Amino acid sequence: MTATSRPQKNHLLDALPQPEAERLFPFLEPVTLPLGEVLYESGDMLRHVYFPTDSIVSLLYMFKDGRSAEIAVVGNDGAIGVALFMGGETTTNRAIVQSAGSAYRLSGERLKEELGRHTEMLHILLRYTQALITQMAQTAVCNRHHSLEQQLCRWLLLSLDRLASSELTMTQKLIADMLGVRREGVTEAAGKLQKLGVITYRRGRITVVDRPALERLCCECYAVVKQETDRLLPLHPRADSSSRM
Amino acid sequence: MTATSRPQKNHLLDALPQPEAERLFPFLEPVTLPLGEVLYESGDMLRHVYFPTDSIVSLLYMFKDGRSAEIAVVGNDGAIGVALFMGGETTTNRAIVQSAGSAYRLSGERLKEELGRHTEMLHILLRYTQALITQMAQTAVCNRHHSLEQQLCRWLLLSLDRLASSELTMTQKLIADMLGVRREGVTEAAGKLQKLGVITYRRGRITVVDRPALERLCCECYAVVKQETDRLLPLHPRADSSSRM
DNA sequence: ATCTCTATGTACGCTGGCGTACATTGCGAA
DNA sequence: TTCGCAATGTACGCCAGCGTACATAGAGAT
Repeated sequence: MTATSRPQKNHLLDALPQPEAERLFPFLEPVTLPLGEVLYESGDMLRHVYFPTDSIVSLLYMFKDGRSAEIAVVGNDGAIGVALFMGGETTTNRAIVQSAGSAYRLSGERLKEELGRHTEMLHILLRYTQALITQMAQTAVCNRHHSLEQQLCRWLLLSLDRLASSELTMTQKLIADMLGVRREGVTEAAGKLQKLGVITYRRGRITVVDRPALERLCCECYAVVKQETDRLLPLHPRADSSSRM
Repeated sequence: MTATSRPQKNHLLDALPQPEAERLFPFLEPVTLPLGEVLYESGDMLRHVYFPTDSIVSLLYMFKDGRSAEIAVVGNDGAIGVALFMGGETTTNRAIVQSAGSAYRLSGERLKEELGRHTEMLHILLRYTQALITQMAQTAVCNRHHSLEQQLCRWLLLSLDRLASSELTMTQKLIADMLGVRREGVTEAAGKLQKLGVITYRRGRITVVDRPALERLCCECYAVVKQETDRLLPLHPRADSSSRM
């Protein structure tokens, strides 16, 4: 693995106009994020905004009794630490690395200085925040109405979109913690998907072999989030935008 | 009922510094919101931002099969239509009046003109948006882990905070639609709360008689949202801030 | 006063997911 | 190679909430 990838692999950084990119990129600090690393805890004062290039980060709420549930997932489509520019400085969530990889980070001070100039960066970050809101809203309603199996499909698709390959390095226990369900439930649902020929897996490794089938088995929640994210942040507004998937 | 109440009854408008308030208030249009009115549908181009003074508005996601689930609730603590200044112009939700009352609204053009000056209004709205994000996140995880009864308590407390009185005009069917559960389930949970002496109700009217008990029966989710909202938007930062409840 | 509609009460079987317990099986370390 | 641990498989009873059906009872209209 190369130590780091280009900042442009992150869609938000890629969307910056040339002058802003030239001004900001020198301040981007490349970091590698190992699986399980906690970028911040609930209540922590945020110090950086992270822009993943090929890593994936989960935003989790941790209950007092130790249980957890995922609120949203962020990859090269977005940024971690929106509370920094929303004005709160802290959040009630934990940000934990779900898929190891690299990212760039920008200090809060530098970010605010940039936003003080009221340039395109603010618009991009706000639009991304709205996409994040949509994802959180859909997570809420999906938790209410859809089956574990449907939610697993949604989760796999969300992860798949944020990875280069179709293989996820991920144990069923970890998925269970993200979804806030029993590990046994994930085992059962994953077994069913494997029997259907949609995925294959072995000890900590899941491969999606039939993505269209996965989308058919999934509830509408994935498509809603996907569509809204694409609308708010088209990858290459001036060129064709169908190349995302 | 007076036709409209003062704009300052809305916490966001109340938080504006004198010069901005004087500049903006002339453009505020008072509206009365009847129960069940839809301020906007999923996909609608937003035209106004609404600032409730004594009304309550629910943000709902409507499933294709007709079911629904609440994403967040907004009263005099906030504003409806954050997508306008986040840059999306539309959302995937429906905004529906849950408790009749009055509000002020501001046209999108006028709002953007104001925000173009980069004054306190933007900071207030962004901080409120973060509070809204917290509420949505907590809704998501509450949907995952807590019982119908606990969620009913949370819902009652959220509504109570946004009303002047301790009596809600609200049928069990409506509550069920908000929570995304069966009406019968709400009947059962409400009956239990009444037996415990926490609430009393009759045909479309619910009165909370023992709020502390309601808070004890509730899950942690209400307190998390309440605390974070108070932190992000203290009612009177310079004076005492314990007067909110 | 009666009627009608809507809100609320109750019951019953079903099922998804939970909690728990324990078996099996790969992978990495020694 | 073997050991040990972590990951996965399976089973069983339980229960909250669902879908459904129907009964009862207030509030407003005529």
